[in-house]
Amino acid sequence: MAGETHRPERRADALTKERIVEAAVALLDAGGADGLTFRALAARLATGSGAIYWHIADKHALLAAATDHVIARALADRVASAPPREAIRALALAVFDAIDAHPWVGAQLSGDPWQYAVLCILAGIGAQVTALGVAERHRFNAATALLSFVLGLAGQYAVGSRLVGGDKDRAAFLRDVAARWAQLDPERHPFVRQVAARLAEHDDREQFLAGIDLILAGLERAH
Amino acid sequence: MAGETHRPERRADALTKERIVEAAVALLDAGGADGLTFRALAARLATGSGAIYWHIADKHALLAAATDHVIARALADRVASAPPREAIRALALAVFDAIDAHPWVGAQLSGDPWQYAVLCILAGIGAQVTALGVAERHRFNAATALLSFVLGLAGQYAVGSRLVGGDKDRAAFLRDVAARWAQLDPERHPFVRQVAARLAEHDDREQFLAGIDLILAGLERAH
DNA sequence: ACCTGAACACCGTTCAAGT
DNA sequence: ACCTGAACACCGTTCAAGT
Repeated sequence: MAGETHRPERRADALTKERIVEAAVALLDAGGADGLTFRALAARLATGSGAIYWHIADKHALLAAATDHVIARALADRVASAPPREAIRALALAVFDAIDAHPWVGAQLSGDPWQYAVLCILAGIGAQVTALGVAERHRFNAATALLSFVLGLAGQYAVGSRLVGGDKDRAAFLRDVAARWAQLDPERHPFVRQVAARLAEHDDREQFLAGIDLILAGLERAH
Repeated sequence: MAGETHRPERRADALTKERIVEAAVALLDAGGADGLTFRALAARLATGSGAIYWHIADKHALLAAATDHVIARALADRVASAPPREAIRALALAVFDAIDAHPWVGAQLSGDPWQYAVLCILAGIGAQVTALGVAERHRFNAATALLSFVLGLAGQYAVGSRLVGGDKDRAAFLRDVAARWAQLDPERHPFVRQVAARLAEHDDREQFLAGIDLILAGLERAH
């Protein structure tokens, strides 16, 4: 009995999956997807690069675990008990804001849509689609349509933010794209030229919610 | 004058950007994104790996050019002059089928949504959204919502097909996912468990069109 | 102008060897 | 059981040297 209380303390800096994932998130936030290497991770954790493989299978699993970590936190922060329509908007915005804070998550979600984090998002959407009163046979298509939209814009948004830095960089990026679009052949791409101006001045969040509302409006019309 | 007709023929196997892109598409089709390396490409073209850089800036540009090649062909194959609603469905299906034939295109479109190929898709969607009579101030959000959905499902679909092979492999992949989902905690993920059965038996094309129709229904409701 | 191919600076992953 | 770090088999990209 007494012996148990004296069992050796774990070294304060012992490797755990959690510590590895937290360090990975920090590297990804600082340097994007390219910033995460096993060598950089080992250096930050003051260990050998091979040690990480004792706790995590490979880089694919490491990226998935880092994404799970961010998304789980984002989904947990929501307040529950809102009407379904608002709950879907809140859920989508939570994902959107998580990608805003961690742009690499956007690419990871759309690049590996069968990972656990995406399943959690789908579960959240599905619960609200059910609460909305959508007939059982339409729920699957309705929920996956919302999910596809969220993941699609997630990828799109992530790329604009990827070029490091804050909102200024994204604004500059969009200005560049808009300028390129404005120079297109008006004959072949009249629409794109037309919306080029809107692109530079548009608000991502507003565009995102408009898309969600569009799908929700379609859902209401269907039943 | 006579001299011009005798100017030396280009060597039959001279490198051109077009030949490089075609070889890249072949490698991508055969081995997915991992199948494309400058060494494999050089071997297939019977040249040195450095020679490719004379015609194409880097790997990012090469992947974009390969994607442009596939998407341009897919969009050109459509029959024009359908009513806008049908035209949007046809356009979306053309993209869907291109990804079905070349799964790596899905990942590339969602991973780099500002490339020219995506702009062409947006241009096509925008033209039909305009023809549909959507008010000018709603066109940008409507067209980008459709685009985001297409890119989102593109990414999702591509991953399932990535594991090489034909429809059998995708069916097996979905069965595996469905089996994993069916084992989830019914308390935490009731919806996902419920739709797991539907996942294994669902038709991708039908699901895709249902999403498009949902957004179109939302559009009609809005005006 | 266009091509060659060795060289450079990286990767992810493995594994004998340590504690 | 867990960690070390050199070694392996690759990458994309560059660049002096060729034609």
